Amino acid sequence: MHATVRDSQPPLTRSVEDYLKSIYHLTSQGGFATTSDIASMLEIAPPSVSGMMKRLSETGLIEHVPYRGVQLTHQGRHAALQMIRRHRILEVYLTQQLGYDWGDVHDEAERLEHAVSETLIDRMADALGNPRYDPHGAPIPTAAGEIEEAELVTLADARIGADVLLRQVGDENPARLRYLAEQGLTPGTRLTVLERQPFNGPVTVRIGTETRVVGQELALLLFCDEVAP
Amino acid sequence: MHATVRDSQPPLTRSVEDYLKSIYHLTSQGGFATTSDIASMLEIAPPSVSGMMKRLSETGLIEHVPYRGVQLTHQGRHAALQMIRRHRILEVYLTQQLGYDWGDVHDEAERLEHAVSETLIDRMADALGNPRYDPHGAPIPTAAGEIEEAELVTLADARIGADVLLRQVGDENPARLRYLAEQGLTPGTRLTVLERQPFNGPVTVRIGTETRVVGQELALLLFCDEVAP
DNA sequence: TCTGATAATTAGCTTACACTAATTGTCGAT
DNA sequence: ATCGACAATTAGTGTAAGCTAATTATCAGA
Repeated sequence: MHATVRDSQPPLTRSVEDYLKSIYHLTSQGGFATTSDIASMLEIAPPSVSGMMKRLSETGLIEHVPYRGVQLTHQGRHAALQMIRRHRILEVYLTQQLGYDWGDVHDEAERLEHAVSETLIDRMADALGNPRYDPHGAPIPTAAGEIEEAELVTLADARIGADVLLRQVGDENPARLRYLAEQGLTPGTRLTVLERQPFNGPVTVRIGTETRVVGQELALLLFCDEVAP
Repeated sequence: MHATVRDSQPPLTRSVEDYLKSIYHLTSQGGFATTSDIASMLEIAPPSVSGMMKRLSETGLIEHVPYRGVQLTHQGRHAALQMIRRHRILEVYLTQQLGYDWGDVHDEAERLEHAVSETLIDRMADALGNPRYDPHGAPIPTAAGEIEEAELVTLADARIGADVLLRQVGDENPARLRYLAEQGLTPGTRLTVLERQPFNGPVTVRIGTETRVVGQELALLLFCDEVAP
């Protein structure tokens, strides 16, 4: 980054910030984000996405290969990670400091992330002791734009007999999250994978002394890490 | 308010919220808000205001008398007070809970007020013990939309010899606010008006055992209440 | 009563960002 | 090698909200 990089380009609009976040999530496993994936994630029509892709690639935030999809540039990735940092710090703040349920923080953070200043986020992070994970276990990018990448396995794929640590819940549906919390299935919980029914059937796990049966749909949202027994 | 009032009208846009707030402030002493006053308060061109006035009066948020000005309807006033409530609670929250300087809260609150939910504001208000005044001494409307109206006098108009309580600072300029705080001129401060120089000259006041000279420009921003000696 | 200054409004554009309908590109299956 | 399905794009519209330039009201002072 030399002095030749012109800074003070116009601030990103709300829409642009949302597009960048979506593209980040869709490409986090590598590859391209397609027009229709972005459209359905943002709940808008595909032609709207095509139009925006044109603008974003002109601004240098994404690389667009027509009829293939898009990827973030360095600049775009950085902007996306800033938004994700804001979002996740807000989520932690709302749960820890304002008594929000972990199922209710997503929507609130989704609106606030576009309005908070960098200063406010830093102050919230400080007040929280610079947390590294959000309430759902997702890693929080640093102010510099670095994010932890963990190799996790969903409970639906975990090895039978393994002892696993539930690290992250990949969902934001309030009702499902509430149910999971009731079942004791929150990040940090240690469990043993007892058995799995065939044909995408439920997984039986032991949590402490109790036994629970977790359906496929939910099991796919529970990201785990195998640990020593 | 009967059942015939159709609720769930589309949520107000950011712009509309800003217009309503401006009109509220411009008409708080009664009378009409003129197109050019609104324009200069929002830093936009007068024709933009004319256009918006048309829309807002069609929506029933304001009463527009062409070439005269506008006033808020009940509905508009209620919406404006909600925004002011949000703004002021945010200001208190930022200073009390996140260590903001009273000069820096305005801009942050200005952006956040459009993004926070009613729930969040209520939780913040609870966490703060339902404060009645913001950091500048301005009254905070209740959730129901009631606001305290006080009869205050600026320090520039205060009676010579009077003991006054500094209630409210009508400014949002960070540098000026910082200066005022250094001078000990914050809401709640008690002072005695010693003398005033002619031709809009400075006012001399005693704060505790110290004496300060306050220029006309600042004196006009300091709203006071005469109290028993 | 008239008139000029000023304020307000109308007319006509622009940009951002959505939409639907029509068109074009890609790719797998025959 | 071609075709059809589906994805992507282009074309054309609409709405919110800003702008400048041109026009019209209002009102105070001569």
